[in-house]
Amino acid sequence: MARYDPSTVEPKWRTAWAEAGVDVTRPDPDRPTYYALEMFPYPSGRLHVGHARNYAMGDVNARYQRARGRNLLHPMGWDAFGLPAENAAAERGVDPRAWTLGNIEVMRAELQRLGLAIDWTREFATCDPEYYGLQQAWFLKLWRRGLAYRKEGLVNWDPVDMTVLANEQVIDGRGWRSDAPVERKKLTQWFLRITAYADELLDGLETLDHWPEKVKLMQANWIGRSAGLTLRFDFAGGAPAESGPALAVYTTRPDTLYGASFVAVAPDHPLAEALAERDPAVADFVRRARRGGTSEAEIESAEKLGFDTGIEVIHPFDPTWRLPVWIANFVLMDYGTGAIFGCPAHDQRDLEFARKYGLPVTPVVLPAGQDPASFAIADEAWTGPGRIYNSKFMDGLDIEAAKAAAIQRAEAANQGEGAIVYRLRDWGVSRQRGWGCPIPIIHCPACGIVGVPEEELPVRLPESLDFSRPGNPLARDEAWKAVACPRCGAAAERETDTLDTFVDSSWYFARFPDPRAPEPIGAEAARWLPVDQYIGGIEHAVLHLLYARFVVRALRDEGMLTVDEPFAGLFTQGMVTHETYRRQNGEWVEPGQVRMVQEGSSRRALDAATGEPLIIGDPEKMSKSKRNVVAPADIADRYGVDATRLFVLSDSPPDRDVQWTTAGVEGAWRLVNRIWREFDAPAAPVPSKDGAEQALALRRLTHRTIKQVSEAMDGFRFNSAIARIYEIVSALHALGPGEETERARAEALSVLARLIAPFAPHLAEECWRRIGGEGFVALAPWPAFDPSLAEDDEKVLPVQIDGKRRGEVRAPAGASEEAVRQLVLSDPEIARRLEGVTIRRLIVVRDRIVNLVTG
RNA sequence: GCGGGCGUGGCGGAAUUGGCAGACGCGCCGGACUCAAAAUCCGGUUCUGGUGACAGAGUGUCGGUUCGACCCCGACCGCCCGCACCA
Repeated sequence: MARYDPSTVEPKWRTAWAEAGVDVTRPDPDRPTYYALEMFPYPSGRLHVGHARNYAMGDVNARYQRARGRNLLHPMGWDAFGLPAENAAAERGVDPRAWTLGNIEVMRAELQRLGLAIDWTREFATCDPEYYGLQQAWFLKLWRRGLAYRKEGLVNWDPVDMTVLANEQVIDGRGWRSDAPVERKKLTQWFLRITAYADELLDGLETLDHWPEKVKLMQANWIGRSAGLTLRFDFAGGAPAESGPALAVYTTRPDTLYGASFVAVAPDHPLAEALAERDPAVADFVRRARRGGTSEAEIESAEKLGFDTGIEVIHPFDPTWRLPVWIANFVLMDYGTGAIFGCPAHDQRDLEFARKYGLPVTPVVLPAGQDPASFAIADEAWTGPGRIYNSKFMDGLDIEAAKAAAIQRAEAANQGEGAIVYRLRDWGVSRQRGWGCPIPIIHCPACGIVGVPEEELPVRLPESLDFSRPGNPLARDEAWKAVACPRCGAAAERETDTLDTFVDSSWYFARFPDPRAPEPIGAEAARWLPVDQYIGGIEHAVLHLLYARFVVRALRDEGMLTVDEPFAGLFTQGMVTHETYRRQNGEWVEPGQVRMVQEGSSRRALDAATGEPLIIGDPEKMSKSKRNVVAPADIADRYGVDATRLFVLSDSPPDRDVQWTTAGVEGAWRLVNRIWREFDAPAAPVPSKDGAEQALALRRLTHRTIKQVSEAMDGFRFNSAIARIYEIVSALHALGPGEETERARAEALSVLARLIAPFAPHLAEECWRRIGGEGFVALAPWPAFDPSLAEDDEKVLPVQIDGKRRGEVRAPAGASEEAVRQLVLSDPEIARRLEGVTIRRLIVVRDRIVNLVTG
């Protein structure tokens, strides 16, 4: 009996699969397609355990679906543009392209070592000129249709990464990569008009039945549709001429218009800017109001600041009513119209502002049970339900009816229109970076903005990029920039901004079906899209996953795609965490340098070299700074790839975090060996005297296991699937010898090899070969179960008396209520307990339970 | 503040139509094998009382619905996540 040696078995099978082309996808009209995809990695250098779990999970599902008869597409590529390459270039003087391609080599080998059923013939990287050239081609199409445009505006500036960020990339007022506080800057930038699809992106969420509710909710909130009224307040005097005759205000509470006490505009509002130009006091206020940060703490503590412009507007429903116009720091220019009307009684922010500046507070919504004569607002605005009062034509209406009435009145008087407003803003895609996809645009002094002609694509990056100085190397590469205008031939300049790398990842999945097609998305895409199952981290809930949904729609409207949604199914996997260890002085210590000591039921951590006691911290996401990173390659060296795969999937449900522990991997390693022993030299510790009975029991377990594992696989409950595998392995181990048992054993082993194949493909192949299985188990069909064996033909029914378990009876499966009743009442143990009590009810739940209710 | 999720043994977690709570793994305890250790194997392991058969309690807390609740309803407590001066 040979000990299972992954270091020889695993490479052997990977070579065999590669030589046979097992994982290469070929067209097969007889089988339904299945497109399995995991979010492609950024080639940072080495594979992380988090990657290993993500790809193992995707691979388990992909292999399972293939075994179930689907024609599988399971490709891999590289999200290869991005800042780490530039940072490496700046710090170590390496070429970002060489650095990236080198990392890809290393990581491809690491991924391949995981034994993933991936069709590597389709691989590409987003930094391949072929790929980004095609991206430039569709960018130009979008530009011609007005879906890509340039505008000047306030943008999020990351002072550390020295680039602009999209709103989705600002987390808590900080850059998503650099964690530096984001500044506001006025720049001319490229945008993609995602807002044109706001409605469709929101409504489309309802069609995504196989997406987590959480992600759909996050996207819905991010899009943030609200219905209200855009209302014009005519100026009564004092407004600059260029501001026009009226000020537009957006509100979702037109029912409270009679509670208005002021109008306020954002510091960036054109009116405020016009006033600032002629009045230094206004200019000074605007400067102060803009200074406030955007982080949580700053907003919470931010004081309401206002400046009374002296301008007055006329209330749209009452020509005699004048309202003052203020500039206020809490009004946002990029939501609605950048101007509000303040109703302090029913809006907390307006109330704080009114109290500070002595503006009137008039309630117009009366909560139920309040007396209109005495109801007053103190420190808290009333935002709940009630009846409208103090409001002329709306008096007596509820809030919803009053909103409708106000909108109707405003529209009839040509004072405004009902309007839908979104929180979502257009996607700023300009990045002042050198290692990215160049925006294929030429700036001509005569012709203005000119697109690069399609036949000149791709606009390639220069051969070498100089990152020795901060800032965008393209912007100072005069030779690269200089170009003749394609329209008039005059000397012109290339656009030096590159596209946000989230553009690169917003369509790569549509390229894999036809990865060498001359057009961006080849004809094969129609056969495979949408992706059946997409797997990745929750952190992309409103980034990548929203951008991809938008780009697919934009390309569809270009006639390049036929689907509305990129990903029919989505699964967000949890992180891999690890305990942290630190010295008394606070220094972090790597797990490899820690020796764990068990004392009874408590654990202590010691420095392996010095014996110094260490502080054990909570499990956290693996990070270099906390030094709690474990490299999957190191684990695979010790325990093999299959044990590594089994462990990352066995300990927690896939959508939850899993804590990496050495004990856990060792458990998976034990399982690998236990399985192998059953195939290699089945133990027979129990003398078999009841062979037929044992054989039947094993057959029942085998078929029940197929059923349960299949159900668990379908529901992505891989941890439960592995638990069922443990059970059948234990049963095999306890099986005695004999003719009948050996037949049952052969069946169980054949099933077991196929059930473990998605999780531990190398071990499964070796086992399959050992029992003389035909071909590769990787291509073997998933076992089917016999329903008559998967269900027991005799059930043990617990018998409860008044809800407490007091015994059990054995009844044939499906036994009638009457039959079970007879069994229960004739059971001596139950009868003994029922002496002297009356049975009020006897409830029989078929095949489940019996409950006796006594009086 | 708004929205959402989650609270089950020492630990990770099962219990996917309201029907035996704690599957499976880890850890721990005891035993076998061994000169010894590792590995492996066998048994035990929710808590309390009892040598034991057994009895009682038990899924964050309190209450409700039900013959029956980890599961449904209400209130509360705690933790996690997303958004956030969005009019």
